[in-house]
Amino acid sequence: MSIGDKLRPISESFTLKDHTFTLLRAAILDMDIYGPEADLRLDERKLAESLGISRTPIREALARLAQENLVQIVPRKGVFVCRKTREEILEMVVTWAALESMAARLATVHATDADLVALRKFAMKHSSDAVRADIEEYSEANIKFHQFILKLSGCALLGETAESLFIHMRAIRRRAMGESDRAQRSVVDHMEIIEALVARDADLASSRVREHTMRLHAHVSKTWARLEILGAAKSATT
Amino acid sequence: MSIGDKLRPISESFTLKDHTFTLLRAAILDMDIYGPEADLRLDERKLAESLGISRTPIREALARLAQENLVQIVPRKGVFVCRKTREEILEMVVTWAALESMAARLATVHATDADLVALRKFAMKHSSDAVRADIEEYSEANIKFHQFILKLSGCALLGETAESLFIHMRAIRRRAMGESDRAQRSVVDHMEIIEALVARDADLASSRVREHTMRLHAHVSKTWARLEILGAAKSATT
DNA sequence: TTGAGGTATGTGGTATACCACAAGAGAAAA
DNA sequence: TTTTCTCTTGTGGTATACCACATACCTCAA
Repeated sequence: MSIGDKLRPISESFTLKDHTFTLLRAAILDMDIYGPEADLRLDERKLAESLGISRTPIREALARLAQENLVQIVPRKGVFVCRKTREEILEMVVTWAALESMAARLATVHATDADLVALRKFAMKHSSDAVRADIEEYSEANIKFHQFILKLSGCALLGETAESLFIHMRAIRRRAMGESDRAQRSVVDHMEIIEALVARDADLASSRVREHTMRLHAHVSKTWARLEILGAAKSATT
Repeated sequence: MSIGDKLRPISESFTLKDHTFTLLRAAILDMDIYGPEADLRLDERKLAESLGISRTPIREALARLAQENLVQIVPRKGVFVCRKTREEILEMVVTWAALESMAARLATVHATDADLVALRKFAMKHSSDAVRADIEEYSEANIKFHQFILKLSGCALLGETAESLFIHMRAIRRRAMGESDRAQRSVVDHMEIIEALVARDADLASSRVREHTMRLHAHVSKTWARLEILGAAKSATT
């Protein structure tokens, strides 16, 4: 065996720009940007120093993040992580509902029986998390369930578009989601969605997904104000 | 009146980067990227020279365009305008259908009677274009009609997301759309959609929009192959 | 004390120089 | 003639230097 067989190509076309983009994106999503203490400012030079690279690849990564609406670049002022307003969150949920209900419709045509068995199995496995009020765990499984449906649609773009919404939602989720009664209801909803898919009833599957997601919409709509007041109160005491 | 009243703020926070982004984007969309002769290569240095600026703002603009999937940056190779495959186009149409059918649903709730009167008026005005087989004109009005519905949803994100799809579709439209019989059918569809909106029937409006858009899907699905063969034949003769 | 104006500093914006890699042209060897 | 190798050239990638502007602080006069 020659040495060549042992050598895999170096991650071809690796660029600092792309790597930085991925890194910053993950870092931003990991931030608690809705905390009143959150430092939303990003300093190009500090980032450059931390990563041990020059500003150039960082600036290109930031340009891409800005295009994704994750940060806002204000000339001569600074780069800031974008907070989402309640209205923007609500619109994201609506758009998500639009995408996923179409995905469910398509899934009734494209998904194989085996796919649906797998989906049911997955949902069953995690339903106990909801009962145990293991919110963090269930919340993750919940997202996976929805991604599963998007995948079963056979339309990758639906999933990708929804993914760019999920990304923003994850930060919210930590603050807004996860109350035990909602989780219980969610489990029931999921089962009903699966039933509709198995029955290959496009209209039913589509509307059940939509209504399920719109319940989240109603929930956020009700509770967001409370969360904001909470945030304001917290920052007032510091 | 003081001098201050006469002075408007200078185009605040103008940057070459943003301007270049807008310029390049418009230029790319204006290209006939599906022509067999199309030059898909973008040269940073040539662009810089043409615009009389340095490569830096151009590179940041390109980074944003890449994020929008309008161009692909291949390290050490070049920057290339992205052609869309048939499958990608079809997925865009599906996603568009998802967004607009949700928009129609919301419009049955949010649109005022005056809005719907305006929509009908608009559709009526341009229906004659279809009859006259004035395809170019009608095609533009057609897009406006759909944007109108997205706007009536009251959810800006639905419109924005759809817009990023429309952008890619415009280039396609020049090659794939516009046959008189389709235009005729389109006019009828539009009127039926308006009826459903006026009746405030969410399910009906939603499904009519979806089916209307999916007819485009079927049409592209059928005719795209012909267009590709056409393109290949053309390039073979040159 | 207070306000206006100047100044120091820090930010992102831009230009430029140089690098590594890819690709093709050309020369040299088979 | 064919093949291989080298070298030239051109690409995007990166680092760096410098710029204009925004801001906060400081000074000094009223």
